[in-house]
Amino acid sequence: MEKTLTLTERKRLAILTAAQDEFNEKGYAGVSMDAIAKRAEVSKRTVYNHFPSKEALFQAIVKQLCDSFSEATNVVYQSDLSLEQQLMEIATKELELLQSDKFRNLNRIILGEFIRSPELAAQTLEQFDHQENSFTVWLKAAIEDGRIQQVDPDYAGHQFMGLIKATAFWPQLLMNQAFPASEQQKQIAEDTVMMFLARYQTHA
Amino acid sequence: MEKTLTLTERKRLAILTAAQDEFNEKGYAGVSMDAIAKRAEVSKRTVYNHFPSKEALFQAIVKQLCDSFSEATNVVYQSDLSLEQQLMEIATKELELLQSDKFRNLNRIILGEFIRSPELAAQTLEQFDHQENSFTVWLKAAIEDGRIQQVDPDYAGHQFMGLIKATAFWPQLLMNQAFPASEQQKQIAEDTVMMFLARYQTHA
DNA sequence: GTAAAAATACACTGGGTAGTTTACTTATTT
DNA sequence: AAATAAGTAAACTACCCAGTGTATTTTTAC
Repeated sequence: MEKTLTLTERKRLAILTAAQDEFNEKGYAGVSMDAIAKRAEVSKRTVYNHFPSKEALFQAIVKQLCDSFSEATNVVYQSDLSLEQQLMEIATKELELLQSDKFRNLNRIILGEFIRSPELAAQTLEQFDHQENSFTVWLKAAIEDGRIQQVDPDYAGHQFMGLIKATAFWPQLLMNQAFPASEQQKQIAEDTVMMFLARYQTHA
Repeated sequence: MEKTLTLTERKRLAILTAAQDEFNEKGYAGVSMDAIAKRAEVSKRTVYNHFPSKEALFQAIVKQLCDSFSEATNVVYQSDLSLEQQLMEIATKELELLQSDKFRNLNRIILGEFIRSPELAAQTLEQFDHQENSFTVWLKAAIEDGRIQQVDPDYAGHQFMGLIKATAFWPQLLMNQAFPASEQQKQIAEDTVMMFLARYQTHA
C-alpha cells in the first residue's frame, strides 16, 4: 500500500517539488503560477485549490525544508569528553549539512529574498537556524564549566561557523565551487577546531 | 562651475541613483522602468535615451559601484614588517570596507541575483572582490618568504576573510544586525589575526 | 454502481511591464 | 537668435501575471 498515494496527495507533492525547482531557478519574483502548474503537470486551478496564493505556496516550501533540517542538528555539551572531540563532531555534523544539495538549495531559495528584507528574515531564520542556536547553548555550557574562556557565545559561535562556511558554503553558493572532498572536509574541521581552541580554550 | 552640471548629466545621475535605490529596495525583478523614471523625476523615454534596456541600466550600476571599491583595497607584502602588524592592517582595511553603507548596499543589490546564477556571478565577482585576490597574493609572498606554512592561499584566504565576515558582514546583511563598534572591530581584527597565525605561522 | 470530492480545461478580470512612437517643449551651442 | 540636441507626457503594442468562475471529466469512497 505504500506507493498508492491518493491522487490529491500526488498532485500536492508534484506542486511542491515543481514550485521548489522553479523558485530555486528563478527566484520568487521570477516565477509564475502558470509555470509551476505546467511543471507539475497540473492545472493552475489545482494549484490554487491546494494553496491560496503564491505567497502561501512559497511559505509552505520554506517551512517544509526548514522542518526537515531542524532535527538534523543537535548537540549536547558533555563535560566528560574532550573539547576537541566534541567540537570535531559539531564541525563534522555542520559539514554534512552544508554538503547536502537540499540544504544548499533551501538557502539559494531563501537567501535571495532575505537579503532584501532582513527584518522578515530574522524571524524565519530563527526557526531553521537551529544549528547555531544549538551551538550557542553548547558554548554557554562549556564556558560555565570553565573550559572555554569568558566570551560572548554568539560572537564566538559566529566565528566557528563562519570559519567552516568560509570554505564549505559561501564559495559553493556564490561561485559554484565544488564541495570539498572528504579529506578536505576533515582538514576544514580540524583547522576550525584548532583555530577556535587556540583562541578560546582556557589554559588550565 | 562645479555645481553646474548640464541637464543631461543631472538627469543621468538622477536615473542612476533612483535605479540604485529601487534595485536596492526591491531587487532586479521587482523593479519597473516606470518606477525608476518616476523616482528620478524623469520621463521614461529619457531613461531609455540613456540606457537601452533595464538590463543595461542594472549592469551600469553594478559596474559603477564595483569601480568605486576596486581602488580601496590593496596590500603589499613587506618582509621587514611583522606578520601580525601586516595582518592587522589588512583586517582593519577589510572592516572599514564592510562598514561602509555603500559597500553593503552593493552587496545587497548584487548577491540576490548572484545566488541564483553563480556562474555569471563568478566573473563579475572577480572584478570587485579584489580584496581577497589581493590578500591571496600577499599570502603567496609570505609563504614564499617562509613565514607562513605551505598552504593553499585561496583556502587560507577564505578562512581569514570568513572569520571577519562571520561577525561583521553576514549578520548585518542577513539579519540587520548593527555594525560592531570600534572596540569590537578591534577585537574582531585581533581575534582573526591571532587565530590565523596560531594555525599558519611557521614556528621558527 | 453511484454519489461526492477532486482535477481539468479554458475563458476571463483587472492589472502590470518592457519598450516604442509621436507631437511638443525646453536647454544648449554656436 | 537660430539651429540643434535633449527632455516630456501620453498613448500604444504586445505581451505576462495572480487569481477566479464554470462546466466537464476523472478519481475516490461507500
